[in-house]
Parts: sequence; structure tokens; C-alpha cells
Amino acid sequence: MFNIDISSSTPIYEQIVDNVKEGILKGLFEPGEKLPSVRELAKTMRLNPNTVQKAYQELERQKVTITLRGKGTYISTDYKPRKDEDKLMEVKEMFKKGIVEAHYMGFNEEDIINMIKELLEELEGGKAND
Amino acid sequence: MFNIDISSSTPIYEQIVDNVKEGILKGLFEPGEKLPSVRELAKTMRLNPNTVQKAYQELERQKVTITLRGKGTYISTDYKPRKDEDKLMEVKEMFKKGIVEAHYMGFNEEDIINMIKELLEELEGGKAND
Amino acid sequence: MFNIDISSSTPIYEQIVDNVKEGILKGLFEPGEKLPSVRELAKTMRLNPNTVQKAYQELERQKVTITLRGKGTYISTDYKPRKDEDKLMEVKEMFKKGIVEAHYMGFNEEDIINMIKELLEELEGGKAND
Amino acid sequence: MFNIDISSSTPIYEQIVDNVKEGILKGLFEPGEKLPSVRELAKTMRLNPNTVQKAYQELERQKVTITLRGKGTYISTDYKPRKDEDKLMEVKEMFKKGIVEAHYMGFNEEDIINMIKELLEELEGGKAND
DNA sequence: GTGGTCTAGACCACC
DNA sequence: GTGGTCTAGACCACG
Repeated sequence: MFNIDISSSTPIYEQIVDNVKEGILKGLFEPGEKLPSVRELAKTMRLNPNTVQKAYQELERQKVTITLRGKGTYISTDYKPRKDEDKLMEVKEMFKKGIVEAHYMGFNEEDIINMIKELLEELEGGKAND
Repeated sequence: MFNIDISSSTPIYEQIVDNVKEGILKGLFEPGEKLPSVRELAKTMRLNPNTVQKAYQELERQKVTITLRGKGTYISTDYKPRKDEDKLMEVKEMFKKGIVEAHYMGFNEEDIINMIKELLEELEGGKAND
Repeated sequence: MFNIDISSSTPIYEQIVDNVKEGILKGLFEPGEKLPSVRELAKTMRLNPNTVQKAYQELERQKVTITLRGKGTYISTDYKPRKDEDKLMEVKEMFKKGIVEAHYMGFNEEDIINMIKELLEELEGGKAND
Repeated sequence: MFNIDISSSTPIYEQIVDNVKEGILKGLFEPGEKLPSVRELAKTMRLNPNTVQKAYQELERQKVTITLRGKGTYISTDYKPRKDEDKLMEVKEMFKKGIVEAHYMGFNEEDIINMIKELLEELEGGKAND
């Protein structure tokens, strides 16, 4: 279901969050859709329930999902983009670091733009546009 | 000299590494140029020498710098890009995560491409070519 | 558990790394096996945890082990040899120096080959093949 | 004249010692031959005279050379092999580490033996035998 | 003066 | 519990 690498340095709970957010953009999850329960996901992915719990809490904090007590966790239907200055800086840093590393691997500007375009297509495939 | 945020979640030593690598691409550091000594940088940045040491060792491990015994640490003059499969995956993940987050902030494809191009220009400004 | 000589000129952390790598080849450590925790090994070997930590990080960097977040350090199950040009030179230098020194101790070609064969047997004893 | 890598982790003075000892075995230096003076070697190799001085002291300590005060340093004419137990252990450790590393690079027993034989030939070319 | 190693002890995030 | 990072302060080899 999710693409988790337990030996990665990015925390597992963060990988789950990323997977869900990416999945929504790809159209794998529809707004209003129910996510598997903490226990269920923990069992199928062989993860510690606490880890899944933390991921779900983080998703809710980001308003990507909403939790209905006793009913489960659902993809938000009314997500509104919020342009947070700090978040923007963070994203730029992410890109900048990627660009620097790509340069050190021998990629030039064009290569990098192409790589980004490929990744965009991969993501946009599932949805008409946003 | 360096742009360090001690309250950031990225380790200080890693921020130093990133700063140096970015500085080289921007032309702030010339190949062969001497970096400040471990002690000196630690003093000016108010960091523990061990932290700076760790950064310098990581830089040397990546062949971004070379260490001359008893003389100091210098920017490599003969850096050769090496395409590591794992590293490439890592960079793609970085980009993908940035793209996902950007989407959640309301940016569309074009916005993202433009953001990347801006960052590329910022980096390429200092050097004739790469 | 490990064969450490604190009075040796080779750093302790490097001796630990060598011990683990040799132990794997001898079959003392199985792929997937858990290494003692940093604290535990530090305690039993009467070393500072940081020293053990450095050794473990070096082992992971070489992909000899993998680290599972919050769970511990394990022998890699899928180690793939990688032929690094620099590393090969390094190994040859090691052998060359050994040969030169052996000559100065009065050993001839045959003696040296026999010494190598002995060492190979010592290592290969634990495993069916390599 | 000598093959020195200033960015290597092996101390420069040790590299000089190794070069001289190897050169003797290869027949590049004859017993009784005069080595360049400390100043001369330091100048031609662009090294710190102290470094060369240290190398020469080490060579004399090992009885590989003898120094005639005011006349210079000469290759010993009466070098006698001495089987030092500690030294033997040291050499074996060098070989063992080389073997372990070679294994991790994917070489098997035969590859290693062949590598040793090549290195032996390279060294034996200059002399009939020892 | 340079980097390299080690100890001691602390705090943190993650599982 | 696990590893990861940081500070503080010390000692050493090298050039």
C-alpha cells in the first residue's frame, strides 16, 4: 500500500505522511475517502501502531485528513492551500539542496529541469490539473 | 560566513556541509582555496570544534575538499562527478517531496518550474558555467 | 567480543570496524544479525559510547550494516561488492607495504605466498564459500 | 624521485620511508649509495625539511641507512634481516586487513593470490632474488 | 597551528 | 529501549 523504507533516515511516520499526501495528488485517494485504521495499517505494514498513530496525527495537524472520533480518519474534502512563509522557505531549501546535489552528480540546468518535469508528470497523471 | 540556524532540525554539521557545497557552486569558494581551520570556524561561529570537525570530515569523505596534513582543509581542484544510484534516488525523493509540498501550498506546475529556474539562476550567477 | 588494543596506533573505532568486517567473513556474524547496542558495547568494552557510535556509523556508511530507527544496528543482508578505484589502490598499497616489510624480515616470495594462504584459510574456515 | 601523495592519510615521512625501502628492493638504490641531502630532497619534493629529516631518522633507526656525520646518508651495506615477533604480527595484520577489504570488493581467494603475485613480480624485477 | 581521536556527559527523536 | 547530535575539554601526531 505504502512505500516505506525502514532503513531510510527519514522517520517512518514522516514517510507515511508523505505517501498519503502524494497519493492524494496522484488521485489514489479521493477526498472523503476513509484511510485504513491505525491498527489495520500497522498490521499490514508491520509497523509499530504508535508510529502510524503519529503519522495520522501529523496528517490531521496539516489538515490533510480529519478524524471522526470512533469512525476513523478521512481525507479532507475542503483542503485550502495556505501560503505559509516559513513553509515556502522550507520548500525552497528542499529544492535548493536537491539542485546542489544534482550539480555535484554532474547534472546541468537542463537535466535538472527535465528531472523536475518528469516528476511533475508522474504526479499529474492521476488528476486533470490542480 | 556561513548561514547556520542552530534551531533548525537539520544538524549543524550538515548545514555547514551544505553551505560549503553551495558556496562552491556560487563561486564563493575557489578550487584550491583554504577553508578556515576547524578551531577558527568553531570560534567565529560559536560552535564546538567537534561539530565543525564532523562537517569537514564529511566534506572530505565526499571529495569536496582535501585535507593536507597539518596544513588545513582545501577545496578540491579535481572534483569528478560520480553518479551514485542511491544518491540519485535520494535527490529525486527530495524533489518529489518539494513538489508535493508546493502543490499543497497552491502552486501549479508552471509556478514550480519557475521556482526551480529562479533557484538555478541564483546558483549559476557566480560561475560562468558548470 | 571484539579484539581491541587501546594502545595500538590504529584508532579504536577503526579496530571495531575491522573486527566486524572480519567477523562477518569468518561467519561469526550472520547477515541480519543484530549487533550489540552502542551503549551496551561501550559498556562491555569499557569505551566511550561516542567511540562505538563512530564505528557503527562508519560501518553503515560502508553498507556493511543497516540501522533501523530505534531498533538497533544489523548486519546487512544484501551487501553488494562495489569496485572503487581508490579503494583498490589503497588495498594494493597495503599489500605492497606488507610485502616490502616481509622482505626486510627475511621472507622470500614463497614464504609470503604461504603467509597469505594461511591468512586466507583462517578467514575462509567459517564459511562454505564467498 | 619519490612517489608522495600529500593528501594521503599516511604521514608524508612514512611515505618517504616506504619509498626508500621499496626502492632498495627494486634495485633503484644500491647498498652504499648516497641519498640526497635532507635540504635537497625537501627542495625538489617541495616538502618541509623537518618532514624529510624525520623520514631519514626513521630509516636509520630501522638500520636501512646509515648517516655519516657531515657526509650524508647512505644505504646500508650490511642489512641483516631480523625477525621481530611484534613486527611479524604487524605485517600479518596488514595482510589480513588487505584480504578482508579485498573480499568486500568482491575478490575471491584466487584473485587475491594473483594480486599478491603481481605485486611480488613488480618488486622482484630489479633484483635476481633475495 | 593543523586535523584526528577519545572521554564525559547531556539532550533529542524515534519506535 | 535505540541511534543521532552537540558541547566541553583533553591529548596526540604531523608539518
